[in-house]
Amino acid sequence: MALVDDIPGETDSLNGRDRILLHAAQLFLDSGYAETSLRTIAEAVDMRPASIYHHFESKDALLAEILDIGMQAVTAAFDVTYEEARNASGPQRLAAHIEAHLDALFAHHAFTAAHVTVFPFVPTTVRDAAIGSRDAYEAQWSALLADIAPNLGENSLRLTRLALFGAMNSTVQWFDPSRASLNELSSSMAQTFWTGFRGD
Amino acid sequence: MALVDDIPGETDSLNGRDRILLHAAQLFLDSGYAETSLRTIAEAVDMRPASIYHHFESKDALLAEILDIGMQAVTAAFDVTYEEARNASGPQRLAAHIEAHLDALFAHHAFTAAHVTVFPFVPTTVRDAAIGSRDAYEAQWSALLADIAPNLGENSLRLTRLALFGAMNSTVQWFDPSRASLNELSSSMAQTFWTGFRGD
DNA sequence: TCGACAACCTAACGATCGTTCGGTAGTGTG
DNA sequence: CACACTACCGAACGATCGTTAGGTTGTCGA
Repeated sequence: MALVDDIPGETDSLNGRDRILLHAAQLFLDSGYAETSLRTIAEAVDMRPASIYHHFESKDALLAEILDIGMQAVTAAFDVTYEEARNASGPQRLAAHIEAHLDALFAHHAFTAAHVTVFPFVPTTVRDAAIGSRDAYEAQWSALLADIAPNLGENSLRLTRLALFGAMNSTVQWFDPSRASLNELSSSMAQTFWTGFRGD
Repeated sequence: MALVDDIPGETDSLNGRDRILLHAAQLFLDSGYAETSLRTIAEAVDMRPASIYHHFESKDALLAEILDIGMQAVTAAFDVTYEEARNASGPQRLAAHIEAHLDALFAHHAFTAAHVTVFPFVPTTVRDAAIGSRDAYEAQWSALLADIAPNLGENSLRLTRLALFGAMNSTVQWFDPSRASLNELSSSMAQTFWTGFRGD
């Protein structure tokens, strides 16, 4: 998990493989998967296109690894928070997990955001490779929400989970953590989903 | 607005231009813009690639028109609902507009969903052409929410609006109106955002 | 010192892309 | 009947794509 702990700006200290992963993820996020050519990626990491094939089997394999890194990041954040907040109150647990998800989302932005924006259009083979860990993460959230709100039925629990995911994941498209507080975003969203829009 | 009122299955009755629009929108939604070639679109409408240029200046122009149709659909739905629910209570107005947005989203699914999934990666010129009507629609919602919840500050109003948009628009990626009630979805989401997750 | 290996390179392959050019068939109007 | 016009088509253009084959360079353990 060394790669995903790196911050932008010091990518030159990374080895070639990790620099490819980081810049490719950023380019896929900015421009899309099909829209980003291997020549563009190679230019970003100051290599020639053929060199990428020394580190990755194909462009699809590169994407698959990027998606995998992103899912590992959010899953790890969930697991840590689950233990930490296990005995807290319902609204506290919800807030803690929303914050953990958003923190992970922006700490490893290029890798996680790719799941949100790029995933709908990835080639079938790549999707099949990534769908397992995605479903597992969703299942973790389902269990959590069922714990927190035992009064809700199965169907509305599913709708609420998907609405929450939609709200949280959309942040990668409009929230800028350098201009506003990620902490404020988390607590605002936690309150919106717990007490509702009227805000009492 | 004749085109967007058509339902899938009777596309053969459409003229060539509208058939191209409908099938191209569906293909862009299914596979992405860059991933969908003009040859694929031509095949879907039983034409040859060159024939598309009789109706549209370029692939980009085709996409721009698809996005424009989508925005017209949701904007028209908003305007109608705004007049109808103008004097209703806050939660009733919110519920009415959420339902109107979701109804429009799925009534013209291929055209509106393209805004959600394809838009982040469209060419710059197409984005610039579409950004105006998108901003205008966002502004309409901002004014509505400020009306409904005058107690909320500007910042949390913005966050709530974006969370609501994220939740509503994500539905195009997981909700199937042929398997579940669009009405139930709307009221569930309205309740989630008004009274919150705890559901009282 | 030498050979193996990792990390990269140049050059090119066939495939596919958006697009254009120069047509043709059918229809309706004068 | 001639003419214009709409709606299409066949064939091809140059550009770009992912990918591959066959080098070169530097490092490092034996």
